[in-house]
Amino acid sequence: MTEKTAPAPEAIKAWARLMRVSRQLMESAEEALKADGLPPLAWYDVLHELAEAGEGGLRPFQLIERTLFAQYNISRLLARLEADGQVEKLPVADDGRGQTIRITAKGRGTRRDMWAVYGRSIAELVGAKLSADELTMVSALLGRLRQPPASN
Amino acid sequence: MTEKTAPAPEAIKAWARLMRVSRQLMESAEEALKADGLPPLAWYDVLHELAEAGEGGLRPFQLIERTLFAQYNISRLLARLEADGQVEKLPVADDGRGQTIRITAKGRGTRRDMWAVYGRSIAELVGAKLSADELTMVSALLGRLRQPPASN
DNA sequence: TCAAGCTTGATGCAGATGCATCTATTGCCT
DNA sequence: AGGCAATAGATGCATCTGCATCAAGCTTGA
Repeated sequence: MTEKTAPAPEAIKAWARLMRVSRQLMESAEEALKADGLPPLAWYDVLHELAEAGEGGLRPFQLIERTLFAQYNISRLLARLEADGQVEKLPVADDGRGQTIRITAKGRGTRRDMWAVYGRSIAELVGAKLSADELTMVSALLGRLRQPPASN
Repeated sequence: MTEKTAPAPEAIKAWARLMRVSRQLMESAEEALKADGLPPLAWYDVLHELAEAGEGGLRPFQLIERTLFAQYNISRLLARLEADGQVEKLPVADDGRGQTIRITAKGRGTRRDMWAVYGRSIAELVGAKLSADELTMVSALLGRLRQPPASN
């Protein structure tokens, strides 16, 4: 709670745990997907947003806002997803620069398959280790660490 | 706390927060280093371990245990660090395969410079946002999510 | 109305990562 | 000893990321 420039020991410890645990868990989840021959987590993030967006789809810049991928990253990720038939790019009527990305039926299927594995990972790695109250507490505390915008 | 395969909503939320916040914070810290013309965080992790190890240095496989870098990752990272004079590789007497990595004076300097910026990031990004008690709580809760080994 | 500047999205290039595999050495087991 | 497996570390190759920059389309203001 101080404003000194040197971090308190508790802050250092919390930081270290945060970085280490998040990386570990991410890797575990990624590994589980790979073991089932499924695409990487990044695909899930995008397919999830697009599935929620529905038939209207989303513009790439909206995906950038919702996920925290960089612009060039989304650009190429979408190219890969399109090449694989998971999404389709539609021209947008009132803006000749833009495009609307819509998830395809195949994309919805992929998303569902991934969730079966990803969701299980979350249940095992987090859900099984802390109680509901503790999980809520974690969310609340981490929520206070978010950078400016955000809502998720 | 259940063992069903579908994760509880609290678990999903906590997972999402964890992934998002950790990435954001990591990026902020990384950005701060870059803005000061300093090397990436990965360098800090290794230099930190080596600095703690002292004159005796560490074997690459020990670094792999302490950090969570992959073997090939450490191998190339050390090559870069050595090329930049931050560490030196010494042959090891009783094992012809191995080598001992020791931090150089320059490496210690780099580590110190990086800490000035990195430590400030930690103070600002977490130290200033939660109380000492809350930070301790975060560490404790995250600690329960660690995968098998670990101690940090 | 048209030039200057902003926004949207793509891309060339350098560097980093992931994967599989390779070499060298050591340790073990018979 | 002699061979076989395990360990330590490096590396070729494909992919991915990060950075800078680009082209195309839009918007604004004089």
